[in-house]
Amino acid sequence: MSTDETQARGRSATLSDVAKAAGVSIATASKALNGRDQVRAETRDRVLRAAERLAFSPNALAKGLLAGRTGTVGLLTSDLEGRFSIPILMGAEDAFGAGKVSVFLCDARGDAIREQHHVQALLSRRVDGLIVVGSSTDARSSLGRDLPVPVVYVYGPSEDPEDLSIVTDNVDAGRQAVEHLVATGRQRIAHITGDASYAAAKDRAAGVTAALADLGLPLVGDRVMFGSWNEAWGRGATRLLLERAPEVDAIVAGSDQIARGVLDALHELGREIPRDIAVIGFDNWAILATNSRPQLTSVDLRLEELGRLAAQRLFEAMDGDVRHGVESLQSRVVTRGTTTPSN
Amino acid sequence: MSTDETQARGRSATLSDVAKAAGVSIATASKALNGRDQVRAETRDRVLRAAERLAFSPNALAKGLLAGRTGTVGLLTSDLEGRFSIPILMGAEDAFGAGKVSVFLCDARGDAIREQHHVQALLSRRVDGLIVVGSSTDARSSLGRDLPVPVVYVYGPSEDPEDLSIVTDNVDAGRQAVEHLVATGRQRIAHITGDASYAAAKDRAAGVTAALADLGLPLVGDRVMFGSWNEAWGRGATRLLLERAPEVDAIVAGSDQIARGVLDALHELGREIPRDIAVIGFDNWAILATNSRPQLTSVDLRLEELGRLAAQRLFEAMDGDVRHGVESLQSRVVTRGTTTPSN
DNA sequence: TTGTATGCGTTATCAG
DNA sequence: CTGATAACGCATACAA
Repeated sequence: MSTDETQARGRSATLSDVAKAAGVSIATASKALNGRDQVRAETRDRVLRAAERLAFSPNALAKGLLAGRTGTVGLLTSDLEGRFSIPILMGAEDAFGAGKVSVFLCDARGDAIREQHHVQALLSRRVDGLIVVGSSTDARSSLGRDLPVPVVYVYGPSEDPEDLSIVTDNVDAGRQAVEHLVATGRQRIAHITGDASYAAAKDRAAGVTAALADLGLPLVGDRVMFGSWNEAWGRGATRLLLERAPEVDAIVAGSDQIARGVLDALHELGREIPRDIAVIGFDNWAILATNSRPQLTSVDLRLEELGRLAAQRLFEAMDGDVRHGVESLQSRVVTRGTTTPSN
Repeated sequence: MSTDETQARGRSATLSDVAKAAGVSIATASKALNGRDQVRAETRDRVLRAAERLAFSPNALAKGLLAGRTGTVGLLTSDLEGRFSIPILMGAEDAFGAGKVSVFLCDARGDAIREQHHVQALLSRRVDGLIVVGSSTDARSSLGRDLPVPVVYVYGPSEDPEDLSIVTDNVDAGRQAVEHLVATGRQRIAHITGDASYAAAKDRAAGVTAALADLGLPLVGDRVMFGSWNEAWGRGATRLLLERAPEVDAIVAGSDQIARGVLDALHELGREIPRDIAVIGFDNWAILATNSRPQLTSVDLRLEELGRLAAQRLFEAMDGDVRHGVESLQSRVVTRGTTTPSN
């Protein structure tokens, strides 16, 4: 498609190339291309055609230099697996609207030095704002108050209450899990979850126990079973649980991974799901939840919505409307076969 | 940390601010900060201190505008789950070396229009090169030959042989799976894999059958069992297989997901792994492979290495050393409990 | 309606 | 050794 008339290999056409080709001045070309109304229709046409012909693409660097804004936002993550970051990224992109803003994703891999480095790289490229995705729901250290652009923390909040953080309400998520189980007819509920040192484990457990207390129901097994965030713990804990409290008719698993282990052990022990016992997880991680047998009911943390809201708040902050503190989003139960008979 | 002397909220310090603060000219400040040796040590110190004090961060836009290079590379993906892209991104970042180049990740979500849009956004931001990650190992349409920057295709090759593509050799991967099983004492091997319309399925199957033929071994079950890329198919196919060919002592599963289904069915059928039957998957996806029981042996496609090589080739192309065609990387078996007794 | 000139922040070239 | 000054590509106030 590129004719001999276009740029030499590697250099793209500039506004002045277009102006020359159209036989007008740079200023006129600029006006024509930007839809300014101080230009004759015929002239505009000529410029547009020339731009088309030369495959002209305005240099965003020059534009940004002039405007002070680059239409670029940095998304800083420490989430190696991309488990959280990708949905959040997608939500943010949606909110910014195609074409207006591009998102620059950097993975710090849990390394503070690498993170600092990426912040520098992003700032030097003059991003208009920063979204920081925590690697867990635990509070993380702030990037600081003296950054030249607004920052929004997502998933895991900043330790500094002066910063703005957008998180999922994990206590409520725990409540919702219980309420769903009760609504589908369960009364003898146990809770197997991950490492107690994680806020996600503690918060969801708090929600579970609070909801049970409100409903006047016991926590089967007497206490929350904290352990590790993997299938092996789900399996082991389930065996333990069924020995100690065979009457259990529902298990709240602290994550979909743990839930997979729970399901595995239940199959092995000959329990039929959901007839004998129901299971619900957290995260609604498709690859795990939709491949289990039966498919796994799970509390969706609405990561995309988190990203969308973060982008919106960032936009507002860039316009001077700065907020502080922690903003919580409610999660949502996605019902599948492990809690309701119809798969 | 920011004193009153620094910029008004939002505006970051410029080189001229630093120069003024240090009592020198802009030119001298620039030289001092860039380690040019035409500046007195004492002067350099003064400039450096001023820059430090003002939290000066050079404007990469201005730099890029002048230099024609931005130290930025676009990574275009269609991999919603981040399954392939994140490791490839990490490999590329490693190869580029911290600080020199930043990577801009965009997710086209399998939408051609969105992809075109992202390409435009990246080009207008004057990235120095583009890495395109395919959504499968099937060949994908080329971005075209008339782009102003070099492009490297990764994971899935470009349809245009004039482009440079870096891929994993899936035929060889299939061979390696068989060779590993045979090396660990198996002789009666079957192959359960995904959708036959995928190159990944076809290529790995070709490698499996070729390796078996070379070794004079039969393909148990008589033919490759093509199906879907999920656990349910792994379970169903395994039941079918054990009915038709109970003598099977090893299964090559076309992906880790399928392998999980295979393991599940084998447990249910009372087969002990790996004593009675061995299983090997592809992808070495940690979340699946390390959480199965026993842990899953899998063929690692070396995605990070793919990213690293892509970055290197892109660098070379940016320096004018342009290559064409498809470059293949060998995969590597990661041995775990499903093929060897010691878990 | 069109063109000229200025400046965004930086580096490089050339005078002093 | 240091300091003016000219680019880089674009948008805009202002002059014609």
